[in-house]
Amino acid sequence: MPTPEMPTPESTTEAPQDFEALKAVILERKAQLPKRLKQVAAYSLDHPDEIAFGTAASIATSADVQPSTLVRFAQHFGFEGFSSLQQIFRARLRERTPGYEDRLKALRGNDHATLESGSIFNGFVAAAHRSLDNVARAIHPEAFEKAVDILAKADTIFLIAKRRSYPISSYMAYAFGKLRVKYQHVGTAAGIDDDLLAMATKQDAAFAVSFSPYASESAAQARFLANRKVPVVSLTDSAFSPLAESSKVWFELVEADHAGFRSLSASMAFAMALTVAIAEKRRRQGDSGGS
Amino acid sequence: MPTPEMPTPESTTEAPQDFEALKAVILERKAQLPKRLKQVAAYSLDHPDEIAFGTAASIATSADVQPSTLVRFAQHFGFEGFSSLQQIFRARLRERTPGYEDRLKALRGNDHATLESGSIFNGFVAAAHRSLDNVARAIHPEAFEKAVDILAKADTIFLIAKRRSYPISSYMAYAFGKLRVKYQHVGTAAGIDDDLLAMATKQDAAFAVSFSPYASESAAQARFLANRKVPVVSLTDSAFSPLAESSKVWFELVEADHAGFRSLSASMAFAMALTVAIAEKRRRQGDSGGS
DNA sequence: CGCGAAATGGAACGTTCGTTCTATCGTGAC
DNA sequence: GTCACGATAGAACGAACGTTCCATTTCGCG
Repeated sequence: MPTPEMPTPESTTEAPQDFEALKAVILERKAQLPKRLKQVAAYSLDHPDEIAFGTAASIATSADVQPSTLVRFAQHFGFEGFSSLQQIFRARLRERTPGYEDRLKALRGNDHATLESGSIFNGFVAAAHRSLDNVARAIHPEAFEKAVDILAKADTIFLIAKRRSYPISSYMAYAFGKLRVKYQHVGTAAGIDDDLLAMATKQDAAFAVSFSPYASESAAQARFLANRKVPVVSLTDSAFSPLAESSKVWFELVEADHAGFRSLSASMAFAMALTVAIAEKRRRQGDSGGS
Repeated sequence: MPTPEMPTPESTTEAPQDFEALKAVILERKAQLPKRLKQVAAYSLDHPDEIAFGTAASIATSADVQPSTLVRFAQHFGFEGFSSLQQIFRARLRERTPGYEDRLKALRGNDHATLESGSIFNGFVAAAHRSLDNVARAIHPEAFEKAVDILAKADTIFLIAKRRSYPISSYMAYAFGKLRVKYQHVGTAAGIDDDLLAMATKQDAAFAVSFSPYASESAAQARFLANRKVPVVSLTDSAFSPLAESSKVWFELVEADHAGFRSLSASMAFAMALTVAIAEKRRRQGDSGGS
């Protein structure tokens, strides 16, 4: 009889999958742990960063135990070895976003969780939340102030965006229209763009948006304006964006994605804030700059 | 006095000691970097977490370079090897986003004085969060399923949106293009819209978006299609929307606002989910609906 | 077109890693 | 006292690591 070498039916992993769960289990069983394992338990909760970055050998030295003890500790809690336990500690550092946990739990609890297309729906909502959580960190208030300054001073604001970025500029175009801020939307009808840009002067300014993979047209148009001393403000997702070098001020904003489709929420929120801040500054200066 | 231009006799190692300094140096010298090193430079700033946790081999694979290139990159910036550069990225994760909390508090403290546009910015991010928190409640999974059904079956999907809703449909147009879903964007150039709509048949379907104050054109176009037995799915913000009566399925979605400017994040997340769900359903049915 | 320098890819190297294995230790039962 | 058994320390091992080295390619310049 070919018996599978599996003495215990529970040898299938019941290991905690996130740090909070792991912490709970450790605290719960801490009292009944052998001496050395208790020592590791205390160390792991007191120095989680060390566990995340260190090697088994270095951690063992710090915690004053043998490396093999770390392995036994990990296996004691259902992990295959020390390395897989370490992943929990690393994941904790990656996704440290306050409030995010609660939102995700709320999402899991809703009706959409059951249906298949519902998980797509929840996925995009979660991605949007993540994007927004990051955006405040990514945007420096001083830079934002400066961008508002530049664009509020401009006579006409040129909006440059293609493809995936186009919805952002088209929102700004709509809002600028309502707010009576003079603008030119570049990239709507092909052919006349160059003529439009040729009319730009130092008194104007431009706002360009482009995310990887960058539309070469947008980069070229931004460069064209920069060469003509038209100040350019840009929104992109990497310091290596071709837009950056043409810009007086630029913002680096990485959207979270679901299934490879990047959110637009953070960019949109940014665009709205910029638009309104510009209009507000103009209103206060009593200079509408409009038609 | 440290002279900026140094012919690089490599006298003393002047490696940056923290992430911000490193980032600054990389950005400063990125233009003069060889191809592969520039590639690493971009990757390192775009995926700092990967650098922190990964191994030289795994990072090299992700960044599509050789491990040795990573070492050369590190040495190029004054580090002894890749490992010591990696320490910088790890230290960055250890420090809990220093300064950010303070900056936020400072912003909240100074409501009107110094950084007024900062509060505008925070306001829009908060509004977007609120919108997203509501959207899962507002959208019924069954209705979503049905909408996906209708639109996935369609030969051509007509996208109807004006003004404030236009960014939403223009994102969908972009995504449909990428996903090879046949669509017609209604409302781009005035005049030919009616001719476009006249070509719609029962085999097609439409997705209309309109929020209060409703664009009368959008409502009229939706009605026109409904009369011709073209199924219409719509996204709006009230049960009394003129779109509702023309629609087979409609969604009521109220965006939160800041200073009277409504967010678009919930609508965008909805649009993305709908778009991807449609494409996913088509893919599974092996029916692309035309190229 | 040809030359020299710089950059690159990839194999090879010595090191260090996490894990396993086993002899020894400590402890409670009888 | 000694037997049984889990816990422990530490050596041993294969795998994977970061680094180095060198042949080849690419680039800039006369």
